[in-house]
Amino acid sequence: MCCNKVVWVDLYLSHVTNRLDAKGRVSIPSAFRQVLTRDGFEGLFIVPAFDVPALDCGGHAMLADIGGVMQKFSPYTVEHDSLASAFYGASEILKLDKEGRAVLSDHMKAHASIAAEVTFVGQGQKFQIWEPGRFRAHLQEARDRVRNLRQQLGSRPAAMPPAQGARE
Amino acid sequence: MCCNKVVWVDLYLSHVTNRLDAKGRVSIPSAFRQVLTRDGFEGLFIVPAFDVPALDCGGHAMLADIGGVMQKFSPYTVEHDSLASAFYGASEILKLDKEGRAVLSDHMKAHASIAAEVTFVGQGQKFQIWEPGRFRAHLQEARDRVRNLRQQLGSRPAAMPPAQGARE
DNA sequence: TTTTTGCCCATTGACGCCCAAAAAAGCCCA
DNA sequence: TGGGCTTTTTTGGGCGTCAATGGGCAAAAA
Repeated sequence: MCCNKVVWVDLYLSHVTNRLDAKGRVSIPSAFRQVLTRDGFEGLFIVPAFDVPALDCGGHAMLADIGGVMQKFSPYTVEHDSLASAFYGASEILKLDKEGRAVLSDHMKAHASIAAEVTFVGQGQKFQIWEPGRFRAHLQEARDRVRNLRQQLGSRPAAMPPAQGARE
Repeated sequence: MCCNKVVWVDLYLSHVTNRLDAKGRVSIPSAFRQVLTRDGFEGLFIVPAFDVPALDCGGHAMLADIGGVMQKFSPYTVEHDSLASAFYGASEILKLDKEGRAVLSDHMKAHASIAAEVTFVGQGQKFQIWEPGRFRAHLQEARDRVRNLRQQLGSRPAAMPPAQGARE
């Protein structure tokens, strides 16, 4: 009764692996769809990640972040153009069917080496889509990296504003 | 019914490649036409891009951006005049047929080295038309450039592009 | 006339939309 | 605490619709 329909925060958390069907459709995890719904975004905004073979996904929150960066540059400048191409041009907006499934384009699948299954990974403001094997490897690296970070944390002067309600 | 008339954001997003037919017609991607319609522009405003072999296209939103750039210079100055020629003088307004197709002038095609196919690239307030091969190369460069930009942005005040779980 | 441009219809292939079954997760009660 | 029932979620497919494309004409230019 206490943890029933409760949605803690509007963050994408945890990870799930789903399969693509013969038509190339994948169910977006129910939990993520709920966050998307609350974000007010119909469909799914998706961009190839820059540094890793994964896809960054989200809704208005993610678009807002991008828009914020873009606004720092005037239209018709080289920087603006590059950002626009890299973010907007390389992006896609997927529709979700009634069951909450989406179809990834070949281009997106290629970027993440996706074949028959994908792993959805919560990242707070957005989530990522990975090829399961690659994600496992990536996760291992991330853990190692965090282990190192923790040692530095103690000696740092809390410079960042507290992330929304995130505890964990 | 659920995702039907859904209107995302009034931005040109994603990219698509279409072919020119024997008459030189190309379908403007449905998604872009929808944005144009909501923008209230009849036809398609198009200008050769300055720094790249591409064509900038859009409607009122794009014209407004151009106006913004021009306003930074006083009328009857050489700069203002040059901009006016480059933007307005070199521009064209294409009509779309009932199916949403347009015919590119030879001059435009030459500027972008367009032959049998073109890639439409969303850029937010406007979109670009590229020769597919050239766009792929351009996108690669743009992503590299953004990767560098992100490092600079990270040390700036305010927001960053969607944080990548790990920063390298 | 010859060429160009606007307009309409036909084809087809991808994708949106719906219905149904299988699988998993949650819930209740003994 | 374990088993069985209920409710979601994930998967499978069938099918109709719409966007992209190809041509046919006829009106307007050249």
